[in-house]
Amino acid sequence: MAKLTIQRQTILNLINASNQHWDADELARELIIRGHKIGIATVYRGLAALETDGLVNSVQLADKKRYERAVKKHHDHMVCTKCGSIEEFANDTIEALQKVVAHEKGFQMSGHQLILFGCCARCGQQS
Amino acid sequence: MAKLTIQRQTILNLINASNQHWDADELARELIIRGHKIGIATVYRGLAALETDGLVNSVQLADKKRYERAVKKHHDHMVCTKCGSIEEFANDTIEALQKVVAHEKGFQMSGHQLILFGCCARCGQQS
DNA sequence: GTGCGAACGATAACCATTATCGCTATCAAT
DNA sequence: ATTGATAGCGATAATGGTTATCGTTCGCAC
Ligand SMILES: [Mn+2]
Ligand SMILES: [Mn+2]
Ligand SMILES: [Zn+2]
Ligand SMILES: [Zn+2]
Repeated sequence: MAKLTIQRQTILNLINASNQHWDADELARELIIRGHKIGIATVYRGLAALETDGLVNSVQLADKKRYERAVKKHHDHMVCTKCGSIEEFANDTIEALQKVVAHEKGFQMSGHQLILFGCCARCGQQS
Repeated sequence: MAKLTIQRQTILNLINASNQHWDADELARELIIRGHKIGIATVYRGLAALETDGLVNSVQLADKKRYERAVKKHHDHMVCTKCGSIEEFANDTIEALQKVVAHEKGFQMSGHQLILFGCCARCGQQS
């Protein structure tokens, strides 16, 4: 359990008070705006520490990693390739089948990442 | 349909003759070894062009993109977090459920990416 | 042969992330 | 309270995969 410093608490509070999927830079900028002096390296280190301790979760997108509250139950993501918005979904059958597939191959699964790409409802209408 | 230059044919041949998941650098190095003079930028451009034309497929991993033959039927990947090896699997039910989920959310799915992380059979035994 | 457009190769730029390093905050032991 | 060890901070340099730039070259129509 790494130390929960002021800086890390501030990061955690911001994430927990929102429903977004933040990247490190967005978090740093928002914290600066709110008057919290914090270095970008500290944000990266803090996020890594918070994730290790299970206090935040992350989604690894193609270009960057995004962080979100850990208090939500497990879900995967749909990313709109037009507007970049992220929606969440959960499907127990998919989750179960992943474990089955892994087991069949003698693979000890420790995690997974499922991302659907496409056009969200908002963007799809106007195309 | 972009032009299939000598360089791109060489890249394509190498990928098609193998069963690996190559990154750009590995391809460039292997081509150089085999006596084909080719610039790294050309490899990147060539891979992008080949993928656009459906002649190769790619897997976006956390750090880098890897390319493989397009002649195989669709599958997803299991990545060993110890040795980095990549195994393939396919599950029609998972594929179908993804479409169902997307449709439920009014999401027009154009693609997806499913990666299982964990310990492969080889690495799992010795741990 | 000349001209044009696409692609090439070398290399600089980009950008998210990580490493470095001097400094500071924390805290236990004296 | 002072010391010393340790962890974290902040500024900034470095890293590494990828993309942009630019002058040159290739393929091909005229
Ligand atoms: Mn989420
Ligand atoms: Mn594959
Ligand atoms: Zn959208
Ligand atoms: Zn392995």
